[in-house]
Formats: sequence, structure tokens, C-alpha cells
Amino acid sequence: MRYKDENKQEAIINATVKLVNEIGFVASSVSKIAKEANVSPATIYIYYKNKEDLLVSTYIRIKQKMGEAVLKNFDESMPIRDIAKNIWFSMFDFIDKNREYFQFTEQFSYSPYSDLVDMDEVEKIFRPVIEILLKGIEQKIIKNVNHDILVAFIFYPIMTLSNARLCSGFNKNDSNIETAFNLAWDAIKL
Amino acid sequence: MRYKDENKQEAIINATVKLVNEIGFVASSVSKIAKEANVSPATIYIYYKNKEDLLVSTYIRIKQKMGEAVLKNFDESMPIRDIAKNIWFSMFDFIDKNREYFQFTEQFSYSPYSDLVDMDEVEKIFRPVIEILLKGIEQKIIKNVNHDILVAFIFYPIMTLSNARLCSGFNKNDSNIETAFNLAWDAIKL
Amino acid sequence: MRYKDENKQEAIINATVKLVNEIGFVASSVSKIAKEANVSPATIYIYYKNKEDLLVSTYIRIKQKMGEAVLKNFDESMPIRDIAKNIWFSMFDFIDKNREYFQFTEQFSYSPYSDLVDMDEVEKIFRPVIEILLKGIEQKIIKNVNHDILVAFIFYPIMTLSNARLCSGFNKNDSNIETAFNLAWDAIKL
Amino acid sequence: MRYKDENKQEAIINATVKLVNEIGFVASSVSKIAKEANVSPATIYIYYKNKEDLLVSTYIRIKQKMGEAVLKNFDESMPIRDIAKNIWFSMFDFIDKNREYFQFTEQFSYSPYSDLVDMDEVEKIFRPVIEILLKGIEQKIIKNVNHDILVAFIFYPIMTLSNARLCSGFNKNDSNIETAFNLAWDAIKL
DNA sequence: GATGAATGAGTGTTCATTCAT
DNA sequence: CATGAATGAACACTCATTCAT
Repeated sequence: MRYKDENKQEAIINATVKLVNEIGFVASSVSKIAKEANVSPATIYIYYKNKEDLLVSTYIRIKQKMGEAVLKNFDESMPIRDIAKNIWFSMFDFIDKNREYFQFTEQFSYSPYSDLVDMDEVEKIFRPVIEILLKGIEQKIIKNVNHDILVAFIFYPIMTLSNARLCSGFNKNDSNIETAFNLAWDAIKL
Repeated sequence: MRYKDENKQEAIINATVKLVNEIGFVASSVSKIAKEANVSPATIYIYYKNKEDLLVSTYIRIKQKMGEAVLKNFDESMPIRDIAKNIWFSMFDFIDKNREYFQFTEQFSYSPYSDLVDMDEVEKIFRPVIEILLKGIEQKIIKNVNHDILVAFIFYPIMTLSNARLCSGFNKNDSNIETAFNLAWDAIKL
Repeated sequence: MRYKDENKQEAIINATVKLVNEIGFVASSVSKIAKEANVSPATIYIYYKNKEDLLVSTYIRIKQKMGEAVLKNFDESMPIRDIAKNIWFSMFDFIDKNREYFQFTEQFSYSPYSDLVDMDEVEKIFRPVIEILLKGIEQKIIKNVNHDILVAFIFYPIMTLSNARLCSGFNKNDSNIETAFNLAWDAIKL
Repeated sequence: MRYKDENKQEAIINATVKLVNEIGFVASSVSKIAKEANVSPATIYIYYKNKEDLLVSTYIRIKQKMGEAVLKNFDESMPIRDIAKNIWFSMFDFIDKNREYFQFTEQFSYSPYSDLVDMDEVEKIFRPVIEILLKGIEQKIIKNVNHDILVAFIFYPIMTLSNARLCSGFNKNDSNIETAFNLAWDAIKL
């Protein structure tokens, strides 16, 4: 029997990300993705149950890579502020180097497909970050408020600022990132 | 007295919003919208150039309503912090009462359709809010940073926190909104 | 508005019957039928909910025509044997003149599509024939047995004998039909 | 001892019959049959030239089994009527015990696949039955008519009556079978 | 002999849009 | 202004079959 060609799966994923970035979610049909990946439409259905599965799997895969990148130089022993700052810089770095991935996840998150993602699986990836926040609360460094609120200020602004459509005026250089981080920290610090 | 045609146009917009909320952007076809609005598909093309135009127009209309609601009791003479706080409460109130509108704009903003919107037109609506921030900078009340950064902390967290998918743990009652606003203000205040 | 073109619907039905006869049920795809009828595949979905509906509707329509043809010169006052004989000849005549219709119904009856037909609607068409049999039983002319049995001998052999595949040796001329009818009558007569 | 491959071939045939009965001819794809038989689709092409061949072979095999069952206790020395009656009971018994086989052949016979069967091969199986009819004609016990006509009355009604769709009102118990057989005999007897 | 991977061609169906009325 | 009929092109997906192992 013929062996599964890992290159093919890689090509499908890359084609998916590329197309979604270029022409958007709606217009990215299975046959266009297949053509871009140089495989038959039928081949996609060997690797994925259906279109939904293809998109969801791609999303989760990207989120995992994101998590790895961000938590790469994660050092619990550092001061909490430094940890958070590191995350900011890692995140902006990742997004800068993987603009396509970022744009894919943004489009995906706000599409109805995102309802199909097992959120626990995604949350698990970023669990260590949440843990740090909780430790910060205990140590009376961070405000004792619902952690969704904390995340909305210390985490999501990265997404907002990285979104060219929303923040065209924000130049993503180190100095500006540090400035923005200071606001984030001011928001959550006690 | 309203003309019959205005009722039709209203019906079309309502149907669009309703359908996009119920079945998502992708599945909301022109003929389904027409059926929901009790008009012929052809009728939609009397009022809108094409599907794109329908969606973009609907988006802008909702943004305008949002702007009106938020700026309704806008009083420049009040302290800046109070103005900002008012905006927070007005916004949460509007979203609460018009959940469908909010969800539509969220889906829309992150879809490729949003590239077709004349951003100036939308920005114009919320211009007074920006003006206030600039005044705050001048008066040394607010940090003197790029206003995209300010908006990312004083404005966008409202969206993040209102998004059930992102912040399921955030209960939108007055006390929690105030708590969250305090973080926002801490972020931007000097 | 454009008016429904009755010719189109007629063309679709004719194309369906023709194709099913030529290439069989399985191979008769919607797009092939559309091409044969010189309409767009989408047009078929204006007249019929789906492929199933197209086939079932076509079947019922043919059955109705069959019923009309057979019961055309139906005269209750005639002797029962003559009535039955008339039906035999009408039926063979109809099948001879509408071979395509007959073949379609035969293919259809034994396909899983036939489960979707409201049998009552079809039975209703041939109800008068059953009534005659019941009258024959009462008058002690016909054997008093379950009417499914009667029909299996006085009615279905027409189908068997008309089926070229099953009875290639049966030449459908008047004399042979009369001979066969005599067997049918011998079977059910008391 | 059976070879492994024979088990596979048997499994494929059983899967084919089962699937055709469950989901019909059209929906029974090669890969579904393969899955049901727990083999690879490619394996089917080792034993059969193509799908057509698979179905035709399955049909012929069932017909052979049918023939064996029916002619099992075939005794030429018995009176012709008794022979025919035996066939009726054997047939109903076989159909009752192998409903799936019967339904498969019914679906198959009226599908375009049946054109691909070498009818001679099938006829050969039931040749002894025909011989008996011819002997009956010679002995002036049976009407001297075309043997397709005879078969249409002494043989095919078994199929009609066994078909639940056509004769839902016919309960297949010994008494009813005998009643029906009497009609068949009355039809062909001189 | 047996397999799962791979595919081009096809499936039934819906799409955004235009047409004739 | 308003309509339902009509459509070619596209959709997600499956098909029968072949290939490399």
C-alpha cells in the first residue's frame, strides 16, 4: 500500500492558511484549497472528515504553535511583571513572523466555525499564563478581579494592536510595544 | 407616514441581521434573507447593488445606531473620567439590548467584507470620543501615547468582555462593569 | 415577473423518462436530465424539491395516465369477464404505445424510491378495478380469496408478460393476449 | 479447510447483499461494501473486474442458491401438479428464510444491471422446471400455450405475492400459499 | 494476495444575480 | 416598485478505480 505523504498534509494546511488570508474564509472553497495545495479535492477528505474539520484542525494547530512560541522562554521564577512583558514581546514577535497564522486565527475566532472548537483544548495551551495571574493576585501584585477581566487587559490588547484594520496607527516596534505594555500593566497591577 | 418601500428596506435589514446571527455569515444567502424578509430576491437588488453592498450597508447602519446610543448623553463639560465611564455603561447597555446587532458587527469586522467599508465613515461616528481622549492628553490627565493604544485599552475591552465566546466568566452587571472600567481607566490615566 | 413555462416542466419530465429508459435509474443524474431537457440544473429545483421529488412525481404522473387509459372505456354494466378483458387489452395497448412510461414505472417500482410513494394515492387510481373483483366475488363468479391473490393473477401477469426481459418469447398480438387472458380468467373464476 | 481468500470473497458477497437491502442499489458504493466486509476497496478488485461484475456475480450466485433450494426435492416421477406445488412451497420457504437474497434479486432484476446477465446461464438453472411444463403439455395436462405465458402464471405470481410492497395483504402461511397455488394451477391446467 | 492512499470526474444542490412581466 | 422564474457557475462531497508498497 501507498504510504501517507506527510508533505501532502503540510501542503493542505499551508494552502488553507494562505487562501483564507488572501480571499477570506467564505471564498476559500475546498476545491480552491486543493488546487493551491496541488492535490485532488478528494485527497483532502482522506486527511479531514470535512471542510469544518479541516478549518478547525488548522486553527488548533496554529494555536498550539502560538502557545509554544509564547511559552518558550517562560520562567516562573522571574517577577510576574517580567513574565508578562516577555509574553508581550514573544507574542508580537510571533505575530510579526507569522502574520498569516495570526490573521487566520482572527478570522476564525469570529466566524461561526469557532463554536465547533473544544475550548478546553485551547485554554489548556495558555493555562500557565492564567496560573501566573492567579499567583499575582495571591501575592497582592495584581488586582483581585475575575480573571476574564484581567485577560481582557493584559492579553487581548495584543490582538487588538496587532490587527492592522483596527490599529493602523500603531507601529509595532519595541519602544511602542513597551509603551503599550505599560498601560496593560497599569490596568491590572494593584 | 412611512412609505411601503421603507418598510421593505427595514425588513431586509432586520432579516439580514437575524439570519447572520442564527446561521452565520457564510450560510446567509440572498434568497434566504429574501424569504426571511418576505420579499423577492430581486427586490433586494432594487435597494442594494449586490450582496456585498447589503452587508456593508447593514454594518454601517448598525455602527451609526451604536454611535447614537453611546453618544446620546454625551456631555463635554463633564470630567473626562465620567464621560468615559458613561460611554462604558451606555455601550454595555446597548449591546445588552441589541445583542443581535453586536454579534453581527463582530462577525462582520473580522470577515473580509470589512475591507470594503470606508473606515473614515465609521471613524467619524466615534470622532467625539477620540477628541475627548486628546483633550485628556492636553490636560495631562491621560497618558500621552498613540491614540490607537488608548483606544485598545479604553474602548476595545468592552468588545472583548461582551463577547460571550471569549469571556464566558464575565457577568455583565453594573458592579462588574465598574470594576472593569477601573482597570481601563488605570491603564490610560496619567 | 416571468411566468412559469409549462413547456419547461414538460421537457423535464420527458427528459427524465427518456434518460431513465436509456441509461437507467442510477446513471440518470440531475445534470444529465437538465442537459437533455435543455434547462439549467437549477431550474429543475424550481419545479421539484429535489431529485427524489422529481422521480416520485414523474412516477405518480405516469401512473395516473395509465389509470386514465385503462379505465377510459370502463363500463360497469358489462359482464365482469368482459370488463377484465377490456382492461387487459387497454393495458397492453397503453404499454405498447408508451413503452418508455412502462419501463420507467417498472424500474421505479423495484427501486428504493418506491418506498417514498404514498401508496394510497396510487391505489386510489385503480380502486374501480378492485371494486369489480369484489362484486365478482359477491356474485359467485370469482373465487372468494384475498384480493391480493386475485390481483396477482388477473393484473400483474400483464406486467410480467409486457416485460421484454422476462418474457422475450411472448409476442404481444391480440391472439396471444387473448390466450393469456384466458389463463388469467381461469385462475380467478369460480 | 477454507482458504482465507474464500472467506474474504464470502464476506464481500454478504456485505453486498446486506448493503443493497439496507440502503438500496444506488447508495451501495464499492467503498461502503468494502467497509462492511472489513476489507480494502482494492481487495474487491482482486476478486471482481469492477462493480458491475461484483453485482452481476452476486446475482447469479443467489439465483443458483435459489435454484438448488427449489429443485432440492425435485422428483420427476411425481404427478406434475404435485411437482409444481412442491416448487411453490420450496420457493416461499426459501424466500422466507432468505429475505435478503430475494429482495436483492428483485432490485437487481429491474435495474439496468440485469441487462448484463447472461440470461442463458440463469435459465439453465430453472430448465428442469420448464421441462416439466413441456411434459405436461404433451400429456395434455397443461394448456398448450407459449411457455412464457405458463411461467407468468405458475411461477411469477410467487414473486408478486412475496413482494411486501405489492401484496401487503397476503399472509404467507401454508393455507394461503395453497389457496394461491390452486389459482395458479387453474390457470395453466387444461 | 492485500492494502490504504490517491485521484479526476462526477454527484445533488445552492449560489448571487438577471430577466420578463 | 416589485416579483418569481431562470440560470451558469460554484459548492461540499463521494464515486469507481488505480497506484505504490
